[in-house]
Amino acid sequence: MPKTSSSPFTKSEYPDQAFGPPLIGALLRMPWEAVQRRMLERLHEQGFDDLDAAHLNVFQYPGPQAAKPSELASRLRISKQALNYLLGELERLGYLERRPDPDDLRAKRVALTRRGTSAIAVIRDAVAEIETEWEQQLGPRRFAQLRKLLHDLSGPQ
Amino acid sequence: MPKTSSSPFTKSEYPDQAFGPPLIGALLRMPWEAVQRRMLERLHEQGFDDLDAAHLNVFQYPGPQAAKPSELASRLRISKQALNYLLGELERLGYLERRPDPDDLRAKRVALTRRGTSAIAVIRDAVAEIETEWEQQLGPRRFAQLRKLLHDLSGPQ
DNA sequence: TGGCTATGGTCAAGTCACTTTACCACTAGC
DNA sequence: GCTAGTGGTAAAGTGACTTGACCATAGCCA
Repeated sequence: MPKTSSSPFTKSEYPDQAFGPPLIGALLRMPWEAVQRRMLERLHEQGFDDLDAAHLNVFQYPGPQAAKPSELASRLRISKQALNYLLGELERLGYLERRPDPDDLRAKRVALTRRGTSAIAVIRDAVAEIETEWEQQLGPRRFAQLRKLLHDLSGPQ
Repeated sequence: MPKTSSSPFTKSEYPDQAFGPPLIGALLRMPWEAVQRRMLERLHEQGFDDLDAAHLNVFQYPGPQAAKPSELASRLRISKQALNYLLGELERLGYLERRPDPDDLRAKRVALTRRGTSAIAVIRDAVAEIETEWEQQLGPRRFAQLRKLLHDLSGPQ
């Protein structure tokens, strides 16, 4: 089952038809999925081909650096066992380490390795890349508006 | 492991810290996840508690009605076997049926049942609800701008 | 027409990112 | 110093996926 990895998303896949126009749900989902695919694509191209979507969640903003596993788990809304499984993978692959928390003998803290930091840099570059494309598509002024609106949506509350 | 299902997303979870500001990736992801959670929440409240996030994917815009399974699979970027598994579940739960395609003896077509149509209505209502909240938060003019920008982002190309 | 490739779907087996349950180690509050 | 709460781990099970193999029909072109 080959993935026809063409452009991030195409109009033809989601036509406005008798169904009515896409709701805000779809309008958010489609570009977000495009970003996700781009991140994975660039990571795989640049030597981080042992990462997949599940690992990517751990690297999500604002990243796992110095976080406690249980804190990360609740941030990602998964059980701490599930998160610990992912951390184990990422540790085995050399992206991070789990170190004892000096202030709490029960706890651990995630420490990114150099490889982990590099992966995050690739992720950020991938997002920056797609931002540039969207900026060209919408024009700089409107793209800045979009970012501001999304920021204001997430910010308060 | 209780889910502390509070507000859709909170600033405190994703502070702007030394990490730099959130990129467009996070800014899209957070509200999209909020929409997802709201959809599931409303579905479960209103009697569709046998649906989960995986099933929800099948109902994604523009919905499975009259679609061929293989078409749906490529739209969702999963294998047709995986999609067929989900369709089997949804058929068993009474949300849809797989009927032979009159124009192609190999193919099938998805037909939503009344229950399936009701579920989609609940989903649309849930999204409309969160749209209203965001409209109040941003103001009607800015919310309209946001929708337009997202639409223009998805539309061309 | 007849054969060849492409397309749509299914069966079977395996994988892995999760969940639930149970438990241990340490912390913090009185 | 108890005791309730928090952080982490172990073990077992689940289900949404994958790959590989296969069959049936469609569509094309010699």
